[in-house]
Amino acid sequence: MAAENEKSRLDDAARAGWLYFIAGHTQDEIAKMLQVSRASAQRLVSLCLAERLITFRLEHPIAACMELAARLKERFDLGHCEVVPTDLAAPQSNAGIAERCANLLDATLRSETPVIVALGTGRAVRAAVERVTPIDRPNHQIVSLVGNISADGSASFYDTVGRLADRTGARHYPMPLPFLMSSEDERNKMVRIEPIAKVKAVAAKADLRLVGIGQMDQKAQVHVDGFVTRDELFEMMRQGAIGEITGWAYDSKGRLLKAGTNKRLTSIPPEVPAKTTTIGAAVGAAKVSAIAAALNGRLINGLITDEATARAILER
Amino acid sequence: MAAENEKSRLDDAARAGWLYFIAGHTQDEIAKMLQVSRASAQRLVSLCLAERLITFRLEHPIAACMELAARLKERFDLGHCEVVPTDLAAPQSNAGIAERCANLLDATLRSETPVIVALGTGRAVRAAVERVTPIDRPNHQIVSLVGNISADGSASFYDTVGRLADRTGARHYPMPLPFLMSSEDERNKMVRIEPIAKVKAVAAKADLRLVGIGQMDQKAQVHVDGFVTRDELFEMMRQGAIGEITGWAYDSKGRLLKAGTNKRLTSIPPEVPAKTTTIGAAVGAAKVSAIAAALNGRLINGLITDEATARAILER
DNA sequence: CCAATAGATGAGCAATAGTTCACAGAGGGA
DNA sequence: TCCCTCTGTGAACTATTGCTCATCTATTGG
Repeated sequence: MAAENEKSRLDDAARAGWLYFIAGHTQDEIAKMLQVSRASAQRLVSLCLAERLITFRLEHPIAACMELAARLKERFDLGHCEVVPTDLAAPQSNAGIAERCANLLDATLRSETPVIVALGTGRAVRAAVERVTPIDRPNHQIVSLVGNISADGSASFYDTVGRLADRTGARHYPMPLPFLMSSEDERNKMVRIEPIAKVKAVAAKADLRLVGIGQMDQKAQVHVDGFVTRDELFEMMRQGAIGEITGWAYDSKGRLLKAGTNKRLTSIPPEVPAKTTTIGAAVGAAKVSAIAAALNGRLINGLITDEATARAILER
Repeated sequence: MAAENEKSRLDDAARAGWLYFIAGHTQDEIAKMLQVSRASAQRLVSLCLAERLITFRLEHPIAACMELAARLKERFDLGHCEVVPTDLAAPQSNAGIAERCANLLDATLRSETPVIVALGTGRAVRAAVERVTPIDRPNHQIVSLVGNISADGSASFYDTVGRLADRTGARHYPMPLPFLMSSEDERNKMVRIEPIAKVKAVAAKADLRLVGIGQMDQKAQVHVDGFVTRDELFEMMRQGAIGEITGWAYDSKGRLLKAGTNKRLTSIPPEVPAKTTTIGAAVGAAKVSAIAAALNGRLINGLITDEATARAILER
């Protein structure tokens, strides 16, 4: 076909696209105007799209978030990804992602058929649970991925499982163990006892795992909260630890370390690569490396973060 | 409703719009993603449009033309308006509009039910006729709005009616009169004689009138072609003539003059305001005033022009 | 000049989108 | 507190769009 006809076809496509998207006519009307069949009008509109004669511009902060989410999803092969606008007044605030996590939990728990939700550590997870809409789902199960007895023997501040169970009437399985045991042997013994094995079995069948992501630096949450000592933290950092999920420390490639606190950790180990829906939730410049490593190591297959963090992850 | 919810609704609208227009999901998919009913997803997409959160941009020269055409249509209440890209290599070229006029004629003549097409003067009209696709329509009628005997007594170069009849097999009604008679009385006598009255009657029932628009300046086509003398032209200009359609001169408000050559003109007078489809075809900076006046005076209710001319008309 | 072939076309059907309606819940005023 | 209004909702229906397939039409190569 001659170049002139080709051009004329594109002209028509542009005309059709204009009439369709900008003037808001139906394809039937356009067909009449351009003196072609409706099928052809439809093809012209398609062509206009295919040739990128027309572009869409979304003038809204959300647009950038959607774009970033799509790129993260593509780049790390994620099943789920949400990016919320960064709260400029409080850039490290997890309010935004907590709201989205709560939404995710709501959606999951709304199901009439029984579902199992497993929860990890993290302030965002905690905040999300607080925002979950109460709903009566006695057949659901909520299971903890981490020991909820803190170093001093009291039930941990992070009793997210109990809170979520309150709001849903679901059966819940807290993990009645300290975060760390005193030795690898003891850990191995404890995780074999009946109540713990049961928790592990339920967790293995979880439909959704929602976990926080912690960075391993001097301000590491596991240390701040008193779960690991300064020395233990530094030892892990020496071993290359850059982040942790449910206490499991991993290096910059997202490989779980086989040393230090990881040997005494009672938390249920992550599935690698993550196969069941495992959503990480975290924001903040300090966590960028940790999040990126977790994504690369496929410790998680979903992410909820904010715009600034998402951008930083992609720009690494 | 609280401002916060309002904002959140717009956020969702933006999300929905993004997913719909940019990611290309169906509203059903979006409904599932956003955890709302499909109907609500549709409302969000509508809202996104209504709030102008999303805009369309057509990256094609045609876009500007469509835009101009829409504005002209709106501003002058036109039934039909087409704007073609200006040929930068030949800005006064009427090739573009001739093609569109031909297309319009094709479309009109394609009809199986008999139609009557009336033709005026003008190079664009002439060129359009040459481009009409031959088609056999013996029941159509082609009628001339202007006398086709030029000053020297020969058949005019502008025998468009004959040409178009050749291509369609339609009956045709040339107007066997000189362009101008020698006096008003003579003109009034001539237009009453049977063959002329017949042409006039056919023309009155025309489904489409396609006319050129001439400017009344020193390069006026009616003068260049020898239909009016220099003195006659100047006299009309003194009377305020700014343009002419089928020889009928009008002033800057589009009012037909009741003086000079208009009194001796044999052309069928325009219907004012134009009620049957009357399309003016003209391009060029020199014609801008004439076209604008014709539009304002409602001597025409349709226009085919080019981008540069359209822009100039709107900017007056 | 003819056959092969790629691309275009329109009919008809399946999928998707838009609209209407009745209703439910939130919020505000008497 | 009660009622009213107003917004938002989903169901159901209708309109529009997208797609497939059989057919047709140009163009190119032999």
